[in-house]
Amino acid sequence: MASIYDVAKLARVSTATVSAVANGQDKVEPRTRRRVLAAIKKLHYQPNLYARNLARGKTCLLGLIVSDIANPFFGEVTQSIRQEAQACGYELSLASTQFSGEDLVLAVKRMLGMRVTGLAIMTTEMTAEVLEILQASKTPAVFEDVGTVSETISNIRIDYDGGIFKAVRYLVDLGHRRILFVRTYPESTEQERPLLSISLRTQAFLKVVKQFESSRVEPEIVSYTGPGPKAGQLAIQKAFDERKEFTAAIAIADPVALGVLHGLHRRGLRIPEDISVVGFDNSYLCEYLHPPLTSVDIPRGRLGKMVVDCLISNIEGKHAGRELVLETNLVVRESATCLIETSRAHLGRSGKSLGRPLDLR
Amino acid sequence: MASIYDVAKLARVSTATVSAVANGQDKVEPRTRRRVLAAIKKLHYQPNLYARNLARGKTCLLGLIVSDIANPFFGEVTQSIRQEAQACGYELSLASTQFSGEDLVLAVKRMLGMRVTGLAIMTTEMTAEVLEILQASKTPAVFEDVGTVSETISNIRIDYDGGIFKAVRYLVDLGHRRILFVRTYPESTEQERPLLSISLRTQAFLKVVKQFESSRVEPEIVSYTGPGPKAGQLAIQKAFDERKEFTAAIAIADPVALGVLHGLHRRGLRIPEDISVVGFDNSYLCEYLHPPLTSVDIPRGRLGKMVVDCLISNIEGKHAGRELVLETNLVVRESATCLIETSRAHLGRSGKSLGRPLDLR
DNA sequence: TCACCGTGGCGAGCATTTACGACGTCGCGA
DNA sequence: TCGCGACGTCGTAAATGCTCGCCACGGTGA
Repeated sequence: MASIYDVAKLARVSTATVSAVANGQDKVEPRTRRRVLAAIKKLHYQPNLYARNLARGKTCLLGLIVSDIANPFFGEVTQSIRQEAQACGYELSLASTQFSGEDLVLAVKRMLGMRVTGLAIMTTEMTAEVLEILQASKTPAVFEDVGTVSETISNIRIDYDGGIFKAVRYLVDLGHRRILFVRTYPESTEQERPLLSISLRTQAFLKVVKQFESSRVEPEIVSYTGPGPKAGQLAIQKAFDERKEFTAAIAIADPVALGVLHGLHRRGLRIPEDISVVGFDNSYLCEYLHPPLTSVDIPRGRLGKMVVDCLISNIEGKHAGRELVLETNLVVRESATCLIETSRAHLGRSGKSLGRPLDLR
Repeated sequence: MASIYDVAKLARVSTATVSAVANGQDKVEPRTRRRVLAAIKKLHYQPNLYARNLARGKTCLLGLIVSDIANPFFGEVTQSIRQEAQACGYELSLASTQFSGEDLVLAVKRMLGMRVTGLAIMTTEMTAEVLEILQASKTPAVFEDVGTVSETISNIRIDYDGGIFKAVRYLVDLGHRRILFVRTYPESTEQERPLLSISLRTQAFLKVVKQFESSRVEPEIVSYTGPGPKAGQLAIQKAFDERKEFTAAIAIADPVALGVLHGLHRRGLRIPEDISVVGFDNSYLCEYLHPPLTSVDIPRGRLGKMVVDCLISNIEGKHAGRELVLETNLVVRESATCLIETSRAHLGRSGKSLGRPLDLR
């Protein structure tokens, strides 16, 4: 590949001039500029980014680490972050950890090696080592859902409580009292390590249910390990095997909801007549499922913008160490309906009454 | 961030020694090594990748450009490529074009600026400029579905013909004669520019149908522009509006099939009893749809491995300029069934006979 | 004639790697 | 015991491609 010297020689100017032209500075005479441009085109010159960044001493590079790019949710968020970053004059470098703590450390080190000017970490896993490295490097960073903030680190908290509250209230208003929370863990998880978003969502569910104590809401939880849909299906099966009673289910994420729906269908249950289902993420497919899935929406576009804005203000040293909150909303579709007594039959369980349905106003 | 000088000073050695230690060379005395290691740890030293790559004159970096990372299919392929690359000692840099030709050019230039040692381009769009730049730079590359190969460029051709042949034969064996091909274009498409995978798949359909001439198969095609599922739904609506007759539909991609299914449901049609549907990509959700979607599978894992293998052999200069073929397979699930006369009624069209169903053996 | 401005060259970094060479130590043979 | 060569260890310096501050040069206007 041609270097700046080759271009300089061909255009009979110094490398400084080539550099000026390549960077669009206007202090070059038009005639000279044209000569240089011609040489650049002829040699298909592309400035070596390594040399450039080294010389400039800054990179205009943002890093993003996610748990799994194959997950459409992260795909969409990545997309939005990339656009937002580009609009602000930054490039984006992407890494994926496959839910592995070691891979996270590796990815962070690599990002620091690239001297990213800011780093966003949106993973379900997190380790003390990462925190330490990040603190030491003083690289501006943004976490998602990790509680910690510091001088250079901000945190974006997704308001799971709010979203789940809306979902539960909706279900309660529909008359549901026995609500199943379906939780899944990615396969490669070492169980002892807490997985942020998962435990946060679970805690939110438990906390919210407590708020509905007076309505006698009874929570149930099933867990299963594996890739989303499959684990969802198996989890719902397990719930039946364990004779859990429920008239509505909240899935921890949409892919999981997909499996739940499938498991329910396979069992001959109708949705929403027999069981109501609510998802989480409001992914693009919700609308096209059968029935269309009611789901808690995490606004990706807003998230992306928030991440980049936050990162940039951290970089510029103002407002660092904040905790921002991203609101969530329930998007109602057709996968939940009001509880009717007949539905009990389909569960094939004791006819024990759940109390009369609430006034649905 | 600490530089190699800081480490050298703290460990009272030269930078060359630090370099040797950091790169795991064994020509350093254990005592010295320990001192250096301690200094590295203390300062949280991370070698500057820009300086390193510049000095080394090579990058061990593979580039990957896709049309849309938010698309789960690309997400999964990316994942598999990344793993494969890592196994071969390469890093992966990712870019996404949003189906824009200009973005493609930008992305390619950026990759060349990073001096990737190999570049994989898996986009539906392609321009002559990209070809020219790539040829000139002599960077080893792999395309997907672009026909061209050259001294440094290989091509992986996905065997759409084979996959669609299997799909059509399957449908024909089930008695279907009027088959609708549902095609969608991404929004930002300038229509005049040919979109590779889309036109390839369409051509494959037409070619295959011709092979079934003797069975009196009659093809129909609808197109719509927009994001997959939505466009699929609208396309199927349009097909009815235009009074196209069909008993089975093949969607150009799974997200599109999702929309087709949805549109059909909304119209009160049952699947597969009234209309059979076949998707394309065999994405993870097929299995969990209602009904589970029969789809043509493009093996992602194999694709990833193929891309990396091909790239590496191009880099090593052997077997460059090849065209490889990736086979595709029909994964049969429950969204298609044999044609029964009653289904005609649901279309509300003329009772014109389609001839007797084939022997289904 | 002088000051100033527009233009473009010069050279010093930027952080790292690597070839090469210096230095010291050790062993072995005379 | 001395000397020489080999080897292990580490430092020196050049090289990588580019940017940017500074300066020189020539032309223009006052």
